[in-house]
Amino acid sequence: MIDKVIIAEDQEFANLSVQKTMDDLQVKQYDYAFYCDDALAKIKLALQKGEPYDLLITDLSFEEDGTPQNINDGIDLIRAVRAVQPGILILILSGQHRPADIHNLFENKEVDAYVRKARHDVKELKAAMQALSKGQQYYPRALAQLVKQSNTYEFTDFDITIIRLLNEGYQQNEIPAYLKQQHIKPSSLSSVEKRLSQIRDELGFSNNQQLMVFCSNAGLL
Amino acid sequence: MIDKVIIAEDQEFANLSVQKTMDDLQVKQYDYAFYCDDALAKIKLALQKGEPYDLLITDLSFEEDGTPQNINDGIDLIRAVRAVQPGILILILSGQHRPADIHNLFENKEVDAYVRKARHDVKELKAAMQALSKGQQYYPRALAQLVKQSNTYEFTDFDITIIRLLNEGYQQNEIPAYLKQQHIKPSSLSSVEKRLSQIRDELGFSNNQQLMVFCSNAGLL
DNA sequence: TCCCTCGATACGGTTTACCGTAAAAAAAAG
DNA sequence: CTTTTTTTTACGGTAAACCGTATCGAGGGA
Repeated sequence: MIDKVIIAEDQEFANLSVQKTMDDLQVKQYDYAFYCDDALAKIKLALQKGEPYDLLITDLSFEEDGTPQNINDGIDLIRAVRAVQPGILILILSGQHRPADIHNLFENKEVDAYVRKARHDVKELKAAMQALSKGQQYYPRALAQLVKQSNTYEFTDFDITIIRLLNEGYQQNEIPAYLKQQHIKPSSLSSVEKRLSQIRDELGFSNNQQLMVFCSNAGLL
Repeated sequence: MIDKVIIAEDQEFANLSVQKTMDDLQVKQYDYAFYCDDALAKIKLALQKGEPYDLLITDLSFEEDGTPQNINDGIDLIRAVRAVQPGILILILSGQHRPADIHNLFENKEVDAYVRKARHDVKELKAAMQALSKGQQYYPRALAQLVKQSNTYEFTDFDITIIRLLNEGYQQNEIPAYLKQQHIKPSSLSSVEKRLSQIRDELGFSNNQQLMVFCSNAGLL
């Protein structure tokens, strides 16, 4: 059973509603935090006391607001939490499409459930909680389609490197020098060109600009 | 006074919390909708009955979920509502930074208040409601800074048009034909090139890819 | 009316990106 | 160790983007 829950969510609106959902589901004890650091501290403290949380519900993107924080991102929080309490269940509650990110997190078994802030998110959260309490994952099938649609192409580290370089203002013929300097394996201009061409092809783009915007939206930059 | 409110927000979590805030503020009557079309219909009906809404609280981005809708975007909803009930107060409740969009909406007096879904959004919403009931606008000063930061460069309609075309896969030499067809004033390839070059220059970019990513992040696409 | 100014356009040259092919190198298979 | 396959690289031609300059044309002022 899921008796003890910690909610990490900076939007007060969402945080409140999740709390209310916990009430509805008769979760015995739940706490909440508006900052990643705060959530992590509570998880550590509970662990020390021998009363660990069963489940972390967290957003992916946290706003910076001037208060300096060590962790400012849901994915970083997840990794930090897994480091101190590997067995904790983790549910992502995210507003933005980040199919690529989500998919990776599931593939690496870093998370157990995903609920998108959208039309029927309350119902979704309840369904996810039920699945988790049965020991199942909760991975909406809509997401699988989305991953297929938007991420037919699997980006390699090499891809991401050159895309980042382009985004930093490098031109293609400057990239080989950089790659050689960093001892990255394929380093010829030809390889760079070929790779870009292939990616554009598979994603159906006619120029690099579209590709860059796509990568930007997918959170690769 | 603000006695009658309609909430257009597709995220159930946010929608519920806004309703709760209305309770807290002792708003006499409020309704809610998860779709733009539904919100507009309710506004029209209330108007016919002679009991119009005082305030529309709306998100900017609405998710498509298969149910076919006429309006699928907060900005379109705002314009449609203003067309039938020009005097209604409008408050935007948005999750994403869209400083450019928001700024424009205020400049054109299309909206009266803006609250960002973020750390203290409940408090913000209450403050905004109070300002509105006094006949004031609610434009967080943080936003003014953001607009300055992220929008040093003032994009013209022309700029946005060509940037959108590029993002759709047009190449530069195809753009003049499109511009002529749409009877847009400067339409030569030379003008397009010159404009892009100028923008890149002012923003310090060395290629169009960076520019596109920038515009994407600024919410111009 | 003429002249001036400014923006739009046309044009030419240069650079960069794009795309195919073939050679070379590396990895895998036998 | 040799052969086969795959990957990387080199090269060359074409197309697109980039950039400067010169011409054209509309609007404003004298």
